[in-house]
Amino acid sequence: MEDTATPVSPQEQIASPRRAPSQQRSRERVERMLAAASALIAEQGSDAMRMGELAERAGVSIGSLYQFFPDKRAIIWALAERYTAESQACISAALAGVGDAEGLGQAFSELVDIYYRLFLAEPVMRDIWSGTQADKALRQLELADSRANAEFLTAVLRRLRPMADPTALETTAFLVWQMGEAAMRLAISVERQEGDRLVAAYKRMALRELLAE
Amino acid sequence: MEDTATPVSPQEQIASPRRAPSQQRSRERVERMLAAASALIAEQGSDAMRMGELAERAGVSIGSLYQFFPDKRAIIWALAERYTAESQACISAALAGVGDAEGLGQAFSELVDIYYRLFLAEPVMRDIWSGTQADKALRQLELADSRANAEFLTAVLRRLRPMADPTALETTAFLVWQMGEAAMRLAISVERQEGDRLVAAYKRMALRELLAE
DNA sequence: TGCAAATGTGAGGATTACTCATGTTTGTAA
DNA sequence: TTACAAACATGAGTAATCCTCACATTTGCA
Repeated sequence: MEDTATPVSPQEQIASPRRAPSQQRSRERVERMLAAASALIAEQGSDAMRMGELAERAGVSIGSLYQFFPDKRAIIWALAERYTAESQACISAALAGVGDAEGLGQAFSELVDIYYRLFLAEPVMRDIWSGTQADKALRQLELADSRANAEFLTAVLRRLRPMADPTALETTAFLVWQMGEAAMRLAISVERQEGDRLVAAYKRMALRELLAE
Repeated sequence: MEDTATPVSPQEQIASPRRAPSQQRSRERVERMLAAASALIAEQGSDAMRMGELAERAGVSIGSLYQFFPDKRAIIWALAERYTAESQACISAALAGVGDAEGLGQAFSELVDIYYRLFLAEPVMRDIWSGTQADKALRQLELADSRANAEFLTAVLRRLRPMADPTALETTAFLVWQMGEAAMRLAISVERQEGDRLVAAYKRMALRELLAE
């Protein structure tokens, strides 16, 4: 059950929907399409990826691509959705057991490191989340994902500071999380050494905020 | 004297350079092009802006557009450059006189408010800085601008904490500034009320960091 | 076995950024 | 004033690309 119940519905005007593959054959072909897209994005970036090239690489015709994806962005979106699903599970696990301030510090610090390494190592992820600002649908997906992740953080904060205003905690968690994603994007677009410093600084800043009061 | 004649330095691989307008007539026409671009971006966003439409709106031919701008992105870049020049002056002025922690708190808080209002009110600025991630040249411009702005902050911090490690102060200032831009982008893409809360939370978080130690 | 639904195909339609051959205007030097 | 080179203006045409659609093939099932 990949498709989790997420109603990640067609957010904005994400072109007309397409048939979902119902036969074994077509399901495999869709997988090949996504794999090829992933490879091409890693090699050249999603902007430079051509639909013709993608079709060839996947061993299907142009028409087949559009049988299952309404447009080019939808393919990227599908890849993005997989990443978010994966990382949400990871984040949920990391934060679930946190019971005190020290535990939060430990877990959060590790989470940041994991994310940073992931960003450095995964060209596809980097490419996708870079284009995030320009594409309405992707931006919505990222916001939804970020809210979900922030929710795990909020839960921890509520446990640590039960008397605090819930809305304030939520705002803090969401902001800290978004700042983290921004810090990652920044860190990977400068020299490695400076990037490391920036990530470390973000970590301090975020923890100061999370553990404050 | 707008510095229109700028050789719009080719940042990355920003297509072949074009002639700079040297006659009065062409300088006026370039102004009309930029004004039309600004209007169209405000109305529909830079992605939806068509070169043909832009030419018509500016009262020039397609060819004339390309006489002075190597490509579509360069037009947006030119607009962006003006915004950065303007805002840098404003920021420099706001931070120049800061002498103590309280002054910094005051000045920084006002700066954030000004930026937030600007983002809310200026669709062109919003559009341009949204596409910032996707466009190499724009991203570089934004990073350079952000560094320059952060430098003003760094100067203040050095005055307040002369014993601190200069590199650390620089990193802090740059990070805080970039987080601010990210917070703005986030704030304007959610409900107004939540946006306000997020900006307020960012302000607290940034000040806590800037005034720490 | 027959047939409807699902799937596969790729030449061509539609859009759009950008070029270039050609014509016009401007500043200036004789 | 005139001549002329350089700057400027033009817009039909080119190239690149996403996506459609009419038609062919395959699959699951009664």
